[in-house]
Amino acid sequence: MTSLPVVNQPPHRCGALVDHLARRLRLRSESVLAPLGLRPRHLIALTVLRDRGGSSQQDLAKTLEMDSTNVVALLNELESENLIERRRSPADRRRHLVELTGVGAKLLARAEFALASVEDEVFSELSDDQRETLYSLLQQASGTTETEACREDAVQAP
Amino acid sequence: MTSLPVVNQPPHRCGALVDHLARRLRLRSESVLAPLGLRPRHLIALTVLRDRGGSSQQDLAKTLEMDSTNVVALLNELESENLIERRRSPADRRRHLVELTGVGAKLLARAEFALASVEDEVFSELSDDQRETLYSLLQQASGTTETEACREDAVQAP
DNA sequence: TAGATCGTTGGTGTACCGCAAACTATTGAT
DNA sequence: ATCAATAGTTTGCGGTACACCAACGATCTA
Repeated sequence: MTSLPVVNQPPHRCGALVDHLARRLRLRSESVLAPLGLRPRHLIALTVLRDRGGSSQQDLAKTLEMDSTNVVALLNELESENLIERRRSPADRRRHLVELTGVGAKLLARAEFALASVEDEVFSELSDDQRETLYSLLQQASGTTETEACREDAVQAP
Repeated sequence: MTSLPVVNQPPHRCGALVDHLARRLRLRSESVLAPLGLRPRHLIALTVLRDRGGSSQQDLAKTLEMDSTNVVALLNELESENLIERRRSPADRRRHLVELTGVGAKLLARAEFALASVEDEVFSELSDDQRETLYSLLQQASGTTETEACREDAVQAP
């Protein structure tokens, strides 16, 4: 029969675990980030922007899988704090090129530093090596491998 | 000096990545789980219950890091579908021992099966080996290693 | 008996977020 | 030049998730 028992090797599902871990991280992160005027969602956006070095808002919405209207609101908050910058694309002046500012990069670094203790707590069961492994797996999975693209016209702006 | 420069090796922070991945998983999971009458939060609870084989509601709230009043609501939903069972602890009749029913275990398995495609998509960048590694890291991190405890009186119920 | 604990209910407030409609600025095609 | 399509923006609606508070009954402990 074609029907293999399926039960053979129940491939482990990470879904619930990721969700669970994310929740624990988020709960703790909120209180740590609050003094910096950031919320978890900001962190993700800033991280993505840093990792890919700029993006159109539409691309950002796609990456974050957020509704574009909410991306606008999110960016408004970040821009009002001078953490990001919206610049018109010279190639297509309808587009906004969103980039991290120096202030934004610095605050992101500070935030990550502040979050160290949170991660230490949540990932206390993991060794440094394991955390690094975890990081690279997550990085790879999230496709933020920064291979190419995202770069067509985000470079020159003298 | 005790003060190492700190800047030496910026240890990678998984926080934002976990959050990001969790979001992507959740978005896709919702539509897959809906036909089964489940939502992501249910999945986590069911998974925890299966992994530790029963728990008091208070312990559950602690594990899920949810407010206990919200746990009640969550369990109400699950119980009304006969996915879990509340039994009074013989040792302390104030306690409810929450356990997965056969129906619940079966539905959980079905849900996980249905979620396979979602995980395949979200983790498409990872090989099977890498996913297994990821799973064990997450499992370890979440402390669901089921070493001991949780067991004091959840065993006997003839 | 008194006080603490577990679960339960109900209500409040907040944050997140998708969706829809309407608008501007800009592009590209005719 | 005109017109449709696109990127971004604003406003508002609705729904979910969730923490927090107060109050209550049942039960355990002292």
